[in-house]
Amino acid sequence: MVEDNAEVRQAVKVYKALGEPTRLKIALLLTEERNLCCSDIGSKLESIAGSTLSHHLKQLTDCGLLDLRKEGTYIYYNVNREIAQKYAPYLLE
Amino acid sequence: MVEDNAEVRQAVKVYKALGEPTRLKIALLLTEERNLCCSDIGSKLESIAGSTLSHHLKQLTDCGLLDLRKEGTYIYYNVNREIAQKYAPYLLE
DNA sequence: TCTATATTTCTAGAAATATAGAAATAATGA
DNA sequence: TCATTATTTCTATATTTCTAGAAATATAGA
Repeated sequence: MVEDNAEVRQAVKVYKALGEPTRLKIALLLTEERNLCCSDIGSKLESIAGSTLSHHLKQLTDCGLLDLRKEGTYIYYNVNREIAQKYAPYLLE
Repeated sequence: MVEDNAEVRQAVKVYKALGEPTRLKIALLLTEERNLCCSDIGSKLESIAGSTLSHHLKQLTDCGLLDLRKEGTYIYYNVNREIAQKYAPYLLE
């Protein structure tokens, strides 16, 4: 039987986060270019409200797929390579 | 810029399929044991309606993650190793 | 302090999804 | 043919998710 442990729950969260076009694009963007902040990412997507972007970034960080680093007013995001490697190495290709 | 090509669209579908607890469990079940039919899978999950299970299996096959083989009244499911390897090798561990 | 910029939170509406019951379809065997 | 079993389709409902506007929070610099 398949266990319902913490790892499986994290896998669900990671895949749910990646199973939405905007979020998958954000993850792919961040594998191409590191240290993008919220507004950098917004400018690389087409017409997205800041609040919507914030909502997506939260899901990507909550599941562990993105790390963030605060610097002044800015928050820089990066892909957590370990989590990406474990669940979705496709991102890193 | 991240392209919105067929591959990315398939990735979204695969991850959306796996981003739901029941469907991830089904995928994991089928990496442990091959050639399960719909009712086998149903009996390994807790109390799920046939129609619900059918709905989940459809999403898993539509994205290419599961293959199916009809044999009489039964439909046997298997993980498509190539797709799993590409997008979510975690399943195969 | 005041202003500007970056980001989040709150709120709500619209759209998508999960779920299951009932009916329909398909295949098998008596 | 009839009954049985496996699976899907149809339908409806409940819940979740996506989206963005408005307000709030946080930081930096003048």
